[in-house]
Amino acid sequence: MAKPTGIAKAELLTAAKQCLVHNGIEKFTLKAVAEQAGVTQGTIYYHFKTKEQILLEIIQSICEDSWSELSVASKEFIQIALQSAKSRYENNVFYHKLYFTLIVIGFNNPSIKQQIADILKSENESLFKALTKLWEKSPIEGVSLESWSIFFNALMDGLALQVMVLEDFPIDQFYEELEKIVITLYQLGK
Amino acid sequence: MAKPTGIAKAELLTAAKQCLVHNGIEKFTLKAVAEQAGVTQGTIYYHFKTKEQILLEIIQSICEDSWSELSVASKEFIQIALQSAKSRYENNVFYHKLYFTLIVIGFNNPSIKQQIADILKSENESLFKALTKLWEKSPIEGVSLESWSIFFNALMDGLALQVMVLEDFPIDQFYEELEKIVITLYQLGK
Amino acid sequence: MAKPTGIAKAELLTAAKQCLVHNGIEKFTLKAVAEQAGVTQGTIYYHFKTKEQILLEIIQSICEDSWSELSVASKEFIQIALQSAKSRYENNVFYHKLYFTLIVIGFNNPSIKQQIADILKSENESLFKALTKLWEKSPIEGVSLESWSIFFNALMDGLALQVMVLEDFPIDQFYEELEKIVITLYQLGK
Amino acid sequence: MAKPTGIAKAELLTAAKQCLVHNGIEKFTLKAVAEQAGVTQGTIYYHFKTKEQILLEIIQSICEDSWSELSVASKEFIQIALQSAKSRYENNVFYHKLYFTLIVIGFNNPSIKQQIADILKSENESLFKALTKLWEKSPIEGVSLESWSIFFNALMDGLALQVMVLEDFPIDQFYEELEKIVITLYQLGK
DNA sequence: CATGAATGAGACTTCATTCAT
DNA sequence: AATGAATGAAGTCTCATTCAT
Repeated sequence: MAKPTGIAKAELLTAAKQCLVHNGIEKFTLKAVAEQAGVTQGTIYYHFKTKEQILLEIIQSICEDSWSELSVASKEFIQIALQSAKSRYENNVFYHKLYFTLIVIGFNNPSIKQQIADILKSENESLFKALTKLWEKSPIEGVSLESWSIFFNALMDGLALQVMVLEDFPIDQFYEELEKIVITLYQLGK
Repeated sequence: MAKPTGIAKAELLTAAKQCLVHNGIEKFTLKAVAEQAGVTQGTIYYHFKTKEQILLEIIQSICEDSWSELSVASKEFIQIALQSAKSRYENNVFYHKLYFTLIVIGFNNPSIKQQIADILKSENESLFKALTKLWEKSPIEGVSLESWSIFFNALMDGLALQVMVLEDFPIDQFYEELEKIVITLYQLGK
Repeated sequence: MAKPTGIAKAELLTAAKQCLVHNGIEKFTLKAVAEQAGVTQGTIYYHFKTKEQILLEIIQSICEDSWSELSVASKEFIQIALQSAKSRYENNVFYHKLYFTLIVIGFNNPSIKQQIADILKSENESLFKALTKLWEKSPIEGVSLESWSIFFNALMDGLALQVMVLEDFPIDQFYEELEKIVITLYQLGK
Repeated sequence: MAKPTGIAKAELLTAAKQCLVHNGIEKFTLKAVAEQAGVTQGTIYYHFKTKEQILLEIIQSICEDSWSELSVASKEFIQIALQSAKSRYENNVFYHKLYFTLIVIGFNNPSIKQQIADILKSENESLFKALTKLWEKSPIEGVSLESWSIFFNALMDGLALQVMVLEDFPIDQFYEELEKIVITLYQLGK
């Protein structure tokens, strides 16, 4: 006895994400979500109390995705990067557009901001664990592994941004170069 | 040819920026801009053809700011970073909120996206020039100075993001650590 | 023929009355009624054909209450007044809010208006019977006992109105004074 | 230079009152008001912040009417009654429907309730002044003139109610009888 | 230059009602 | 007998835009 409600809601959320990414915040309308999901606007309100609630549940679902994605990533750091590159940058401009859109919405929406903050922190922590396994200790004195993980996370986000804005951004090349940097730093630390 | 209108227009643009940052995209209303500027909505239409035109002119003004800011920055790279830190992160969360907001708007607005792309490119170039002066050559073989500049620019943006989302982000500490990294890499390259 | 449904229906009606009084006409929603009754909206439609049907049945139930209440009241007039005061004004602001609400709904709803009219008339008649027993004849020539009964009924309603609107209305005091008036008038008529 | 705005707003209020009376609370929609006034719904929102604001301003205008109406009425009490009868009951079922509708809305709306309370109190006071001139002292010991004025006000409202609900209510006849009562009571007091 | 008034399209939201289960 | 899901019409409200003054 599968829960039809749960499925329906998940489908609505998926439709909402697609709308948010394809139409942009300004055109993120409930009518558009309804059409995308193939239901009426009333149906949306049967499942979500308000429009903001949809945004919140979108983030929550991202949050869960993010957690699972990153918790798996306790192998080698470079693999994380490449894996991220593949799963998030190359294929998933979608994911990052959604992510940045929600960040910007969060600027003026405390609840959403909080959730984004949680995601960021958990990403930083995941990267920290990965770095610990990879490097054991920081290659540069005075720069903690925590800081390195924050830097790498920031770098990922910053690169994602350039990918999204610059049409012909050669992300693959940059990941190869990043790999070299990580390796060189590792050897520096020994 | 005195330009009294130009002045008024600049004030409207300032008001518009404040609205965009303080109200967020969703509540970026011409009524709000008018109130912020202390004029009526009609007045705005005397100066701007449409709402989108305001956004475009906002971005153009940022563009000019960005150029001037970065063209000055042809001294030492670390100083750039610290200067950026001071002028943009610490004091200017405002600037970065505006910047990221426009990026996200750009996701679904080609004209704005183009301008954002131009800004990004010119920032990359400015950083490249600065790095050239600072490092002369790349500290790691196989990683071009162009790539380093892109990495640093991405890092800046990514850190800015964390500053804006995480309330208690110790940005100062990170800049000190970044300085150490830059210096270490420099010595590595000699 | 047990009527389990009948009981359920009565409960729904009670819930509906509470909603109508506590939420007001404007928020008199089937969803609210359903929640109040602890059932789903669908259940309401099992028992009532439409929303208006609920209102009609509410009024019918009041009608029955009213009749029984007043038919008992064939003793002394003053006792009626005091009894009314106790059962309707002091404790039963609820009853009067419901009553006035339905009157106002009746302004634009012929079926309801008709029922309200019936209630009013039967109240007038009951008061007339009571007055007949109490006074035998009118204390003032040219003013029929029918008129007196209408006046007293109007007075009751008007006082109820003031009770409901004025927070600190000393209804008890007024009933004592009313009693004096009734007695004085009675002696006047002898 | 007449104020066109003021006039426009007054016209909107008039239209709103007509809607409220002719359509009833349940159908008191902004669309209806707009159509009645011959403007678009947007226009209404240019003049009134919300729908509730319209109701509040309706009451305020009634309040002003009521004050002026009653302050004039410092002549003879019976004339007040007749005058009221003429201006309010016979011709102005409209006025009373509006009045009772607002009272019922006030049951669940504190701001409106407060204004209704103010109106009631000022009516009571006006009647008290009129009674003082007419009777000088109370015809029945133990019943203050204040109480008499409240009773007469309640009586007026209660009769108005019967007029509105009972199609063939002979209000004229009742006013004549009321006049006899007032006169008889007056002589009783001498 | 600037404004106040007005507009109409479209946003979010509510709600009576229906229906398969 | 009851329910949960869905609907679509309609309601309140917002907003970019226009225009006479």
